[in-house]
Amino acid sequence: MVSISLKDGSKREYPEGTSISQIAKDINPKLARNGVTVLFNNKLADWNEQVSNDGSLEILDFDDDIGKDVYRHSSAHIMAHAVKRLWPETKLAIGPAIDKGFYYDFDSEHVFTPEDFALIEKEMEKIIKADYPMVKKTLSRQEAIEFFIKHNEEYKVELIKDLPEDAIISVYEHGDFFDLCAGPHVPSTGKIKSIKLMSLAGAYWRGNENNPMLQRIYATSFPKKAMLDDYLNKLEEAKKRDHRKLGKELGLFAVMDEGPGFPFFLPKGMALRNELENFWREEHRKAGYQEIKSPIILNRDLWERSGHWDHYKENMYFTKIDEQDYAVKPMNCPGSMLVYKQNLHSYKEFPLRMCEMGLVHRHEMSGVLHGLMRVRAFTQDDAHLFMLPEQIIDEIKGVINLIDRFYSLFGFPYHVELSTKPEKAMGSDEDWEIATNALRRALDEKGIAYKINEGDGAFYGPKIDFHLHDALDRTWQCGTIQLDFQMPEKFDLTYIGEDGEKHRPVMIHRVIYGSIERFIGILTEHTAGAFPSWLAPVQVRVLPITDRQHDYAKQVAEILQNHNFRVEADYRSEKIGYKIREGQLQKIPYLLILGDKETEAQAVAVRHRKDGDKGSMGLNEFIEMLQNEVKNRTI
RNA sequence: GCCGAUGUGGCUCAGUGGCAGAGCAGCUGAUUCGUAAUCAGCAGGUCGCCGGUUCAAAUCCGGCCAUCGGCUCCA
Repeated sequence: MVSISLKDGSKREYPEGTSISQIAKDINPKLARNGVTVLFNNKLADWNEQVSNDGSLEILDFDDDIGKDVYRHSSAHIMAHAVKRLWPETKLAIGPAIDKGFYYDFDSEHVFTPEDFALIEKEMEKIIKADYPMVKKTLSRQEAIEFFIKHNEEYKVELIKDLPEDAIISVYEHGDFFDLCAGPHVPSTGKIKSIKLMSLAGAYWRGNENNPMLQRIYATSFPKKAMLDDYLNKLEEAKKRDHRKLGKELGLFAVMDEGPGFPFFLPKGMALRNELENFWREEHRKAGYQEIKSPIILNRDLWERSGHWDHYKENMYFTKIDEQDYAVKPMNCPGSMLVYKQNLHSYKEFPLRMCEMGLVHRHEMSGVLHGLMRVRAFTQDDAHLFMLPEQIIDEIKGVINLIDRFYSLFGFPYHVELSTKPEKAMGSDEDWEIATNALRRALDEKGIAYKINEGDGAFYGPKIDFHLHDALDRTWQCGTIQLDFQMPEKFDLTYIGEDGEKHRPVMIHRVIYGSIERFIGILTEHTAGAFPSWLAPVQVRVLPITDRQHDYAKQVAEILQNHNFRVEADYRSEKIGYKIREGQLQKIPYLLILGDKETEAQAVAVRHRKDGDKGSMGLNEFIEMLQNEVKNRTI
């Protein structure tokens, strides 16, 4: 007999060799039915596994993240099965579960199109209906290789060959389908209820652009139709928040064929952008920064000295002036170096914080451009901090605080990543080690959780990245802090220390917004275009009900204008409902409805975009309210 | 850059070889109205660009450009 302890602390005895699925059914038939997968001794286990020693058992359902992954992974097998039935010559690559579903990469003569989706889904439903048990088989390495060679699955063979020597190689089968897979899986295909194929994409085998490109089908699955519908609805809602769509609707910005990746900011977008920049300047003054502006085009010599010529050339734009080579800056740091070198510096000035709203141009590959999120010209809210080695930790912590101040004001959740030395890097391993440890220590001391990105640092130093989420939960790097021992060396930066001798300062590069453009993209999606009053391109729109109130409306608009509010007035001969509708669609925080009553009382009827009709109040009262809202930067 | 899809008026979209359409927006007129669309009329298009097939091309073919979804790459 073996003793099985359950999550609730109770224990049960079963004869040795009882399968996990039998035990699950015995414990609670309903739980077993809803169960997707099981943890035996906190490790994923197969339903058919026979228990031969004591242990703990936990049944996971779809609501559990691990359960969800197993469910989707099994769904991927079913999709691959359907595709193999329809196009038998298809070769299988990999098919993992992902955040909101799963995908499978195929190598097929047949080029998949969205029209195939219905066909594949129908075939998947047949497989589900047949309720094939999903059975695990263990093979030796040699058997596995021979098996997949025999079935012409070259990608699987490659995967097996890369598995560690001692790996247990298993194959999961259901019906006439088999796939190399560590598992586990749901007990049978019938467990999968609602499936939907989502999209097609090309994907390089093993993510390497030198490898063949496979065809990837993205799909998702849920245990209930209602859950799938809910998911699809949310997706539709999220698409309405797309900053590219809202940017057009709200007249914020435009990207035109004449300048792919070079966004135009329209008057409304500019109003928003200027407010963000004002706020930024205010905060940076308070945090002890001095602002500079360096030129956009600088001589080739500078870029050779900075290392960009060697390490960043593919991303740069070039031009010639009077027969001399110049480059359009892809980064602001070399310019800042030159500014630093304008003067002799004393340790007493440190930490010296120089900030710059710097417009940089980078040649990004055409396929990666994405609205304001990924462009070829963007403004970094950059800063370069020069300091003594012993000031590093505090300065990094200071920047982390500033970033948090910004992001929490906007209510953005974020996650942090630490990127280490890339292959193509300048400087010694020792320097990188010291720099990376400094960043790590600052994060640890702040108690911030972070993910490590090996080899993802800048060519001159390691970095801490702050990632924000867009409406579809894609993440975008915004803030970053980079420690740099290389540039001060390259540019021979010095300061005079207490001892009267020259020393090398340490430098930090950092951005908060990251790029104003990207940040506005994120902000637009996060607020669905309903920007807080302090940022709203139009804060108030005045709506006279009839021609009789036009004079009064003009007066009100003028007074608001004089109080520095961004105001519009709608004098068209439309019904008030129509004007309100348009104001709402433009997400204007406040609409002031002016009829005879308001004119009479020198008042305004206030309608808030979220709270609706707030009733009538005196104009001064309204002004005071909005002033407070703007001053406090209320969200 | 790679794979796939898409490109028709300012916007959203219909139009599968035979006269380029609709709704919204715009303009003009009427209407003067109290919290999410008043009515009528008018105007607006090299059908992404270049080439080819055809008596005839938005429509079929080729090339290019851009956009979208991914991959790779990045703020």
